[in-house]
Amino acid sequence: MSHYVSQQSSLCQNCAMSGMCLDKTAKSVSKVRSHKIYHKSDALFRAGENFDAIYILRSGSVKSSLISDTGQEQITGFYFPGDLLGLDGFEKGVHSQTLKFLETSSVCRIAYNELDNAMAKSSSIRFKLLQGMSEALNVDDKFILNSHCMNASQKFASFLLNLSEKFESRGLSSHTFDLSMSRVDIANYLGMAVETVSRQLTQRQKEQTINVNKRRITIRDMQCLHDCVNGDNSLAKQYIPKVKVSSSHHSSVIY
Amino acid sequence: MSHYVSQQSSLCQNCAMSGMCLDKTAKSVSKVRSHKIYHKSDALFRAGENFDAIYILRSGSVKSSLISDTGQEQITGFYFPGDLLGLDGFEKGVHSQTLKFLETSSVCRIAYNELDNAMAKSSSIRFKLLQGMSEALNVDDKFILNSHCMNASQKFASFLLNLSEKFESRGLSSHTFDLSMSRVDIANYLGMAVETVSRQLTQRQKEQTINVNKRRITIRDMQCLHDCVNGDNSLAKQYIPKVKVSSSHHSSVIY
DNA sequence: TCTCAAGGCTGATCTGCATCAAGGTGAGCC
DNA sequence: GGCTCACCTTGATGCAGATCAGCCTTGAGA
Repeated sequence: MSHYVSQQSSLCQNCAMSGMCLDKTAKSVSKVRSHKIYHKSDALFRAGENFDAIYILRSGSVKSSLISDTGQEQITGFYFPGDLLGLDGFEKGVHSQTLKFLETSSVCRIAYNELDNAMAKSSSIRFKLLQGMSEALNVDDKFILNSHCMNASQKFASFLLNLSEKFESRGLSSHTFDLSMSRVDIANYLGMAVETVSRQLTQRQKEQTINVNKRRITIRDMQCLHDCVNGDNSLAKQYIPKVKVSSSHHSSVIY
Repeated sequence: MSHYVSQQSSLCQNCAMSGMCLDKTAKSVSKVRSHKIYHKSDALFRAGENFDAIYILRSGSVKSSLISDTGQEQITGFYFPGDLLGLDGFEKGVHSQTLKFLETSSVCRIAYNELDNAMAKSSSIRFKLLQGMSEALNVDDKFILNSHCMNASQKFASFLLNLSEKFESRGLSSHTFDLSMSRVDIANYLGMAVETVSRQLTQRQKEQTINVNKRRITIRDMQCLHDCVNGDNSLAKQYIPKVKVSSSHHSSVIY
């Protein structure tokens, strides 16, 4: 049984799962759950550990990674406040990913049985969870798309724009932000060499598209980044097989 | 309101969502839902269409794809009987993917409100759905891992082994099977050129690892494929940064 | 029987980026 | 101060696989 601390933080306001913390019977009193603080390079959980809860990131940032048979680490995502963590565990009751914090962060834990009870009662909680998982799925698929269709410049520009959007949606500056992950992490995530990431940073800075100071990025020409993603700006031209419009559509025979 | 046809097919036996079709009050009578047949290159749904149901593939095979801004198609997955389809739609209430059949296939449709009702009542249905989505997520992440760590030979061998496992788990031969997708589809999915796929097929056949006859594949040396995935067999050597074992672990301060 | 398009195979060439090598910077610590 | 280590940058070189070009096979339809 978990104990609730009767103090609600402003960080809870935008939480997708806030419905779980609000006590609907006592209208003014809200149940608030305990929060845990982690520090840089701590693990929230590791691959192979039992799954018994999902988490919501309240502040800070995390990376998720898989380890290949050969011992290589592959970062599969970066997460920011409001994001759901631990969704990989439902499949086997065991985590397949390892989650490591990139900086001092705070998370909110929701035990599975607690979640299941809430789902039984509330259609909106059911939907929120499915929506969260669906979003994670779509992010992954989009990433695969980019991974296969883009060259290094495009991937890197796309990465910066994604970060920019994430910060903006969280009420932070879309133009100036600090990278909480290292160049090595970025390279790993994007599937390229560190040297390539480094060269991208230098190149984009020379063009005045961005400004780089250690881990602080300032975007000076947002449009240029968008153009770069679309390949307008880069040297890269690719063979682009246009998608054929198939005539058959929603054919059907019921039996 | 949907009408149920009082005929249950053997295809329903292994369905993850069979709990939805069994009427638990009347123990011997089972509710069976309508099934729809589609043909090769029909679309189950297209990106942009409203989401109002998920589907279970009963027979045949499907590919899911995204279209990039530049009109490029990226195949994000192949699906086989028993797989859940349409999970991408929860996020925005609109499908982000397009699903096209690779051959004559049959699907079972579960409307969202019907699913939601079932989830309200049954913990096992809730779990099955979360499990299905979690699996999809893990498959994607594993794919990203492979995509970034493997060379063409490894990816292709891995692709064959994945298919082999899928067929085996469905009671079919793990050694001999027909590819329902074209070489172009395989190449697109794996993020390589068609020519590379073609060369892989030829090369693996020359080595006697597999036998190729049009779209019929016979695996003659399963172990060799596994070795290939692990890089033993391929020429490719890569820089492998071993994962550091961090000393800090599950640190915690509650506040 | 001929035509044509879709799908597939193979050899030659080119290039984006990984890899290798080496040097720079700054924080923490003795 | 000076040492070490983690992290980052830059230049030179090589190669896996994309791209290009051309040909073969198959099957549908006239």
